[in-house]
Amino acid sequence: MSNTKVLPLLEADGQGVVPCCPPLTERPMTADEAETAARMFKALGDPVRLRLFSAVASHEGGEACVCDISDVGVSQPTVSHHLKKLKEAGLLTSERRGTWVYYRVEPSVLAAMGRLLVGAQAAA
Amino acid sequence: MSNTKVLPLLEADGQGVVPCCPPLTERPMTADEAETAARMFKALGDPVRLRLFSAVASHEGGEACVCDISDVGVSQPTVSHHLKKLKEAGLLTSERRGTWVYYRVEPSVLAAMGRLLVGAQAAA
DNA sequence: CCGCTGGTTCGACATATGTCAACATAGATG
DNA sequence: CATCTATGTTGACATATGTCGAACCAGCGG
Repeated sequence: MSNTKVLPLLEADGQGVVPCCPPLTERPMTADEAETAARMFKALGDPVRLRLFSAVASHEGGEACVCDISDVGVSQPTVSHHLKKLKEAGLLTSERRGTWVYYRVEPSVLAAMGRLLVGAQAAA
Repeated sequence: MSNTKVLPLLEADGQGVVPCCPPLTERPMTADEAETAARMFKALGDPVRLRLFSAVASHEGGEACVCDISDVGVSQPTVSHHLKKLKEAGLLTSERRGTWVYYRVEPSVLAAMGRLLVGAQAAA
């Protein structure tokens, strides 16, 4: 049960995903919408997680082995802990391939968060 | 010293502001960049704050009186506390006009955060 | 000047969070 | 199987965070 989890900000709709919420500027968010969206912002609200996320996102092919990105100044268990958080927030997925575990970003989530901030734009 | 504070994600450059960091996907963020950007994400990482922010951002003219937005299910001191946090994060500015205090969004900050997520796009 | 209404600040407190060391697990390799 | 490397999980702990009630400050209307 690693990647089977539902992505908080998005909801599967058969073959794709749809954003959870309208742009912040469109109308006041409801409590539920805020709850959902805040989970993602919160996940990126830690410097270490942000670096990890950026490292994965900017890595070749949008995926990276833990061993490639764990140089962020905290202990290995802490890295693991943060990666888990990012996964739970729906920002990353992980897959084990042999010895190493690879994390990759969910591109549509990035686009959805972007839309949340700046409104409708070319994305996804 | 209410609005004189420097905006974390942006830096004044004479007449405008420039983004603090490149898009997340461009390259791994440095520790400093992450520290800066995480502050903003963190500010939006609470449901109540997100609702307050959205309420201000979606309000007419991009500004709202506290009295207009304080219906988010927490006590009034808590609202004030969260608005302060948003202000400290550089997402809002406040101004007192007579009896009421008005909060408004910093539009360029929204655009900057959007760019951080989705890369260079039509913004601002 | 007094009280009223809108907002902020303070103090207290329960809970969440980030961190590490120690232990556990998964493959690879001898 | 023994063991080594790469990751994840657990338990403990210090600190940060969200929340409230009470006290406090700012205009406004008598």
